[in-house]
Amino acid sequence: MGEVDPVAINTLNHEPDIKYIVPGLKRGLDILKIFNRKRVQMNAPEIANELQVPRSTIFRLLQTLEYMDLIEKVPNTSNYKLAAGALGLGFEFLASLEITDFADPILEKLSNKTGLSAHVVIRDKTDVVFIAKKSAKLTFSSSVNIGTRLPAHGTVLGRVLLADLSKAELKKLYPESELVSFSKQTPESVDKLSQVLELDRVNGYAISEAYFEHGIGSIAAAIRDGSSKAVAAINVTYQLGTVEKSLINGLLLESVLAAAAELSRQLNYSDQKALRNVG
Amino acid sequence: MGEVDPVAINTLNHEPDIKYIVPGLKRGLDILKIFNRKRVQMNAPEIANELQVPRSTIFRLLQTLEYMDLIEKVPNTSNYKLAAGALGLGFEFLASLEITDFADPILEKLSNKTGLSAHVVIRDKTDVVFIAKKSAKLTFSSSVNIGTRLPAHGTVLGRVLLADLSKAELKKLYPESELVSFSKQTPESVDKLSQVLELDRVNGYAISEAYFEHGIGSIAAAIRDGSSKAVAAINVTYQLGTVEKSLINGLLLESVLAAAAELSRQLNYSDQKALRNVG
DNA sequence: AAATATTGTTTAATATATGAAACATTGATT
DNA sequence: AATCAATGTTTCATATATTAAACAATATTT
Repeated sequence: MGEVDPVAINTLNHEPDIKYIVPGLKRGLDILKIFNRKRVQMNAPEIANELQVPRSTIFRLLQTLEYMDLIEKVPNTSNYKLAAGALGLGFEFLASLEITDFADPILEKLSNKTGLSAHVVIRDKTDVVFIAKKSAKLTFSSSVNIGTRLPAHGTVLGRVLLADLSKAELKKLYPESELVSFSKQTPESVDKLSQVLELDRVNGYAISEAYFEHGIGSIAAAIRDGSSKAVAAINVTYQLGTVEKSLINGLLLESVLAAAAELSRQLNYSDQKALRNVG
Repeated sequence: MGEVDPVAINTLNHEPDIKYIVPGLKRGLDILKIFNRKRVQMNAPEIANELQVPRSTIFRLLQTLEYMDLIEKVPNTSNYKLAAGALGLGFEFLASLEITDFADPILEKLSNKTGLSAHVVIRDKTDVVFIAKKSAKLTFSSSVNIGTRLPAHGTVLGRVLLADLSKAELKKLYPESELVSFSKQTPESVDKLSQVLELDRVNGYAISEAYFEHGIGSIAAAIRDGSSKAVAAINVTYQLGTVEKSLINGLLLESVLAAAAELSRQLNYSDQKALRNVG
């Protein structure tokens, strides 16, 4: 029974074939991952039930996680919640990204110029992950937190990043030809996605009138590093119907492109290199 | 500017006696924790050597961590670095804190009003941990990142939080009567600390001319929740010698106190409750 | 280019982490 | 208050994770 079947464990991952998973580690990390915005605290039996792991084992894993300052008891309850130690990991990752040194002031400028919420994402496999944001001052500010993941193929932020991949890389990333749909505009297949990306690549940006969330528009452009690789993407979001089309294709798009260009420049991107690669 | 070395700072854990630690989990987490700003990437033998764990074990732990999207190979090297999955944990923790919903706009207002960098921290045992910040626009902006830890007893941010503890709680938190010193102003013993905290408690704020980093001044106040407990602290920092003393004790202090009061109000703190508790 | 050192990966014996079961403690219900 | 149910914790036999050792595949040096 204790035998590990890495394939069956997590169907969303496309890792290279894993030979051996350390059960104690995997289970401990699984515990950490079941805590989220919606389920801030849980007790041991609930966790044991959810993960289908014996109570006595959960007990020891919880002790270990508590010892490592990753979870802590909620006072006066039998519940556990994430502890401050969990912060460390995430922020060391952020700190390891060169772009985080430059993103905040540029996002602020972009948000001020457009009056909209602005975001920077990176791609992690088939997801985009928010790594920096500036909420708009007045309007409904965007609800995404840093660390939030969205499916890359369903967002313009993801598309400008996926557009940087070759068709072969794309097929490898999406072994199933079917894609999950989130709106009428979501490409339903990898082939369809590939066509859309072709256009995004030519444009150098992508604009969506549906985005991942209904009623939200998004204008996105890729950020490139010194090797001309698209390493991140930047966007602004707005409520559909509240912004003139001429503004979208005018000032807003220009502002996003300018911000992307400025961030790219800070990462030592230069047009020359890009042209040389293309030509 | 003197950068903070979070690794060297936090040496002390005061966990309850732990009966049993799951080795696979502890070691896997140890691997994650050796990645930081200074050491962004490492290879397997280096990790094995650092943690004094056999190569074959490290090999499997690394495989597991990679499978869980917490680390990834650095392209064209044998090194590993933190992966985007690490972000999730930290931000779910942040999202679980009620205060993060309100901190950003208040920090922005405080920073704009004072022209200084502003920060919010929580306390985790004997450390303060930065959970939100707004860097000043013009001056040398502060180098602390979210997730950074500083020893509570050596900062005014920490002191306004420690001031909320009873003497018994303080002694329990610092079983050794000696305290690590970071500047001439650092209290060298728990008794000395206790005296300083008494004053901080009466004042309702704390001002430092040495702070943790040399040459940096700091004005801090506690943020309280509906139960009048000091759950966080807010401050502004400035370079010593660049700000008039009258300004520090005037506008700057007022602004910090106002920001702390506003945040406390958002957490349902009311003066009545506080007075009732005291009297 | 050959030799050597370092790193990556697998094997197999054995030390040990696991989990069913028992027991202890706490909380809920009558 | 007494009983029952749920949760917290420990024990111990055994399934399995660990690691020394061997081997394979790369780097590095000569």
